[in-house]
Amino acid sequence: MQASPTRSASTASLGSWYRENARDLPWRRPEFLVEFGAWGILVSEFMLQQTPVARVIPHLKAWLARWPSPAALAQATPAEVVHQWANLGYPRRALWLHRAAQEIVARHSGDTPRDVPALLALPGIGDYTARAVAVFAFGDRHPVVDTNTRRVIARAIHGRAQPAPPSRRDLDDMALLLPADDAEAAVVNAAMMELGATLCGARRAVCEPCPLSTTCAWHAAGHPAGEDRRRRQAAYEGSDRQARGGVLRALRNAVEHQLPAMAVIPEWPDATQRDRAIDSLIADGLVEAQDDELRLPR
DNA sequence: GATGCGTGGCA
DNA sequence: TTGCCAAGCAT
Repeated sequence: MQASPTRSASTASLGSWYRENARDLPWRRPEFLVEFGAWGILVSEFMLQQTPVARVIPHLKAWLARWPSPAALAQATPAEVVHQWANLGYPRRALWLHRAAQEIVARHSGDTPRDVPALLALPGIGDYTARAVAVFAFGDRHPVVDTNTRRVIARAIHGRAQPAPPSRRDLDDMALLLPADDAEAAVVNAAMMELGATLCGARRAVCEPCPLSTTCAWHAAGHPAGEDRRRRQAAYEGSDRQARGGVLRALRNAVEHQLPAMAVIPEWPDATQRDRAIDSLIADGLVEAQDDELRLPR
């Protein structure tokens, strides 16, 4: 399917809206790319995977101050990396980022790759992150689809309140919205994400200032609730994830206070669950067992 | 395609 | 308070 006049009009208004309304975020500033290059974008995208923007910003600055290049991070130990990750959540991302840095050094001469297949081959990088780096760091033309983009497409294009579960077809939907020019396509990618993050929210949509409101299928239909096929998040209280988080928090705390790990492992109501959490952390490489003692991995 | 995987703010 | 939500990825 080729570009329709209606769609062209929509994306054109998106670009001007973005240039006037985009938030001033660190990784969008020209000096950020000058100082840290594509590596800075890659690190920001790792941290932004499922972690809110406001929590990422201070951690990103500290991380890049300590490890401003893939070569610098590649020389760190897993323990340093997991500790620096702190409370960002999903700490396996820290290990993946560390391994990605080592592979960039080993296989790409320390330069963050530009090609999507090369990016996809790095640990912790999937369809979203690979294209986000290629587009926002290198200016190439690819569809970038995250949870915000999916929601905006579901509403503006398909007239549904909520997107269907993530699918590779989402990339095709987004590709159809991209203008031919590389730089403009990057702006449209960013604008769709920005719309979902600001006006077109999961809980609430503010349509009056939206550049897509005049062509939005969901708006035209009167905001029907529709079917919600989103995956429900499992309860966190009392979960294995909470137990893993408690153990890892204790190990980070042990490092900071130079205490033996077992002295700071919190009492856990369910010892079986605590041991299962420790075993799974060891299996993930996030924790190391040595002489009946636990520690962050060397 | 469905699950497991952290953490904290907000309604 | 409880549940929802957040620039996803690997298996």
